[in-house]
Amino acid sequence: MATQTAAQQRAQAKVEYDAFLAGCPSRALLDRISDKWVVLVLCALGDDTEPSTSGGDVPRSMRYSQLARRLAGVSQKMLTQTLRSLERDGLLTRTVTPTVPVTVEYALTDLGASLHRLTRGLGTWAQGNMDAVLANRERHDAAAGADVGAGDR
Amino acid sequence: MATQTAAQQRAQAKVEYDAFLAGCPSRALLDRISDKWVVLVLCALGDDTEPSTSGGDVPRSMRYSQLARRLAGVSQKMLTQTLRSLERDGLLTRTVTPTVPVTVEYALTDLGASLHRLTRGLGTWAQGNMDAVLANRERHDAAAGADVGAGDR
DNA sequence: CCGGATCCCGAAGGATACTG
DNA sequence: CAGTATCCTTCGGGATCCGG
Repeated sequence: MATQTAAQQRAQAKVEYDAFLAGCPSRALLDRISDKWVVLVLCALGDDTEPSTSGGDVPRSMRYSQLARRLAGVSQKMLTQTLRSLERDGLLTRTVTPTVPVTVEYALTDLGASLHRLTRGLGTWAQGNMDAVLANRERHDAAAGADVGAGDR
Repeated sequence: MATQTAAQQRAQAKVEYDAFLAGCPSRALLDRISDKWVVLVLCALGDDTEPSTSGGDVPRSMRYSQLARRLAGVSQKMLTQTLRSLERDGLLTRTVTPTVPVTVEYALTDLGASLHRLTRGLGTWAQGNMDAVLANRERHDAAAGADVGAGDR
């Protein structure tokens, strides 16, 4: 009997989609979420500092300008485009409050939060393995330089 | 005393790098690994079918043409470029065997394998949540269409 | 002023042909 | 087989303008 939730069944072992196939919708979806701005937006919305005074994991919300500031270097065009795409896919909600200067809040949905757990891993991986990668690059570049020098003289 | 390995210390809690800062090297690294071809290459090299007759998790190796076939739709240019970049960063090894038609094998390093665990999550997430995303898109698009109709007449 | 749409341009990515 | 070289198309960034 099925003791699993629908979500568990979906997330597990179901292979009606194959992300390696060029024509498969899941391939397009993987392409979307494997995007630097998508990853950064999800990280920002999920990681948002303070653990909330109420103690829970209430879906955090950030304003457009907050996101723009946190994701240093993002263009408004890409930020808006990325947010719209994520909203359409149901990963986050967009709430417009018609205050004097209009206020727009973005927050992760449950689906978005589930993806955030993964993208967050990428962020911490990048920070945690930066030194190792840097060392590898140096060794690799030095070896390439040595190769060039070897033919010399 | 430190009971952690150097790798654990590195991967954990060290925040000398901040991926949100535009100028930080880890931001550039995050941008690189948040790339669709990088994710697919890592998935392909790590997931490679048979669990090996020797039973272990011996680093799998795939030939260039195998990868090209598995990652349906990739251009040689991007595949080569991606592989070179990953090699430079120490995520995979490139082994050239000067047989009659030259043979080039690619395999994950330990560092690459550690990242593979994360990218693999993205692949399974995409496949597992495809239905949910598709449903959200339909609702979103329908709502947008309704909005347009609402202003009508 | 905030949030975002638009236009223009340079850079990144794809298709194809050719080479060791 | 495993690339490199050459186009050419598309996408992303910067600046500017708009709606509230």
